[in-house]
Amino acid sequence: MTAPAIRTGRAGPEGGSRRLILDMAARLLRSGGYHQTSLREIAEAVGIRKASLYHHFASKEELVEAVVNDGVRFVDEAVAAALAAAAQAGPRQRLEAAIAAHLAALHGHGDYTSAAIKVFTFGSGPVPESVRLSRRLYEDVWRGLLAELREAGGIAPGRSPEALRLFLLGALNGSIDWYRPERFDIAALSREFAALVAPNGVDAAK
Amino acid sequence: MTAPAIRTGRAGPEGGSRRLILDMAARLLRSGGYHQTSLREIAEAVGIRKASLYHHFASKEELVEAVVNDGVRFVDEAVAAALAAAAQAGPRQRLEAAIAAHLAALHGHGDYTSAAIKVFTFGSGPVPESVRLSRRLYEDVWRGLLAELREAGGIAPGRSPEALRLFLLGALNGSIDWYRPERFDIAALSREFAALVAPNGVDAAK
DNA sequence: ATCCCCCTACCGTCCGGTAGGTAGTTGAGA
DNA sequence: TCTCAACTACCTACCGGACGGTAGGGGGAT
Repeated sequence: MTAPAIRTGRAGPEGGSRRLILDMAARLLRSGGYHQTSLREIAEAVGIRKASLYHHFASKEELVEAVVNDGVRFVDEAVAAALAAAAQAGPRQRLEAAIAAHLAALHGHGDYTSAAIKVFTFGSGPVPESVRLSRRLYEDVWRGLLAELREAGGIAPGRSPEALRLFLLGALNGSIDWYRPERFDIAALSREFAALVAPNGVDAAK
Repeated sequence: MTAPAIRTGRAGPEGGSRRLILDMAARLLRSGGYHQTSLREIAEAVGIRKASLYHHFASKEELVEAVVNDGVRFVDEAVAAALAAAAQAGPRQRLEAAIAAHLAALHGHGDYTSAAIKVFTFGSGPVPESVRLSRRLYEDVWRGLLAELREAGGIAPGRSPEALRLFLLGALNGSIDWYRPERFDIAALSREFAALVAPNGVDAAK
């Protein structure tokens, strides 16, 4: 046996019930945050009883932690993929691609990333170590991107790259509050945001 | 009788107990948000029983609404005062002064403004009408400021003023997450912020 | 005498979490 | 091939505690 997958007893021949729980939890966390979202709500959305959740997760905090880590992972992978696809472009276009990928992860179909932002931005409680780690790794992507842009001369000389990063991520995540798909276009927004960070078009480099 | 002030029975010769409740509520809301902050906590911080809060406010929502409205009012007044003091300056310096006033209101001694941001940013529940109104009025200050800057030629021609405003306010409020008084200087941050929005120094106008 | 401010005591509801049981599925051994 | 223990996934029922909110009383100031 090559252990094809984890077998399940009840939920169909496929064992996707953990993912289903995470999906519903992400949706509810996205719109309600940590304290407004109860395990009963999540269980009801999944179609099981609250106690059954404890078969998959040891506590509410562990469930939420799983959702949040997935959310950070998703946006991280999306941005990494966008940067890989734009490997040949200049740093300014790479910045714009990364911004677009971040916005798409926030406002696309998945609820994970926005749930992650909602739960741990303006954070109330202590942040779990695993979340802190994955967030820091994601921040490093932006640090690297801005350093690259700076070396290429795409940032005005006086600006602090760290302040720039904090501004940019804050503004990007703040879009949760005002972004509506019918009123804004992610590509156009990305162009606006990138133009703010790197005003002069430095993209001659191949 | 010229009605010098509201009289109180118990809380000293001055009737400041409503303000005290609001102060403590603001402090707790700032660090815990709406759902994590309980009326018992607030009452305990004030030094009274939970039921006594209902002598001053009809419900938790009404109490929070009062805190939030004060928070928006404070930052509004602070920014208006800063703009009045910089009435003779150019639009670029006026922008920087407004940014500094906003940051000072967020991170200064009062907890009201950060409580307001915390409660109604990434908002879960419906926003009361009074809060929506005062927030819209405050947003108009920035709309006017950016329009003024645009007319003076301080904004790059392609940029959308509305996107600029959303970016700026989002980045400003996001500073709640990372600002530490010992690590950042509000004046320096304001210069960074203003330089992003209006990169070229347009301030020749008197 | 009245009013203001705060009190004690209590309400129903919901919370996260636990105890213990019951089907369906699996794989090994006779 | 049949049996059976082990395991998985889920269930009902319950726990103590915290929540927002209410009822009604007391005591000091005017």
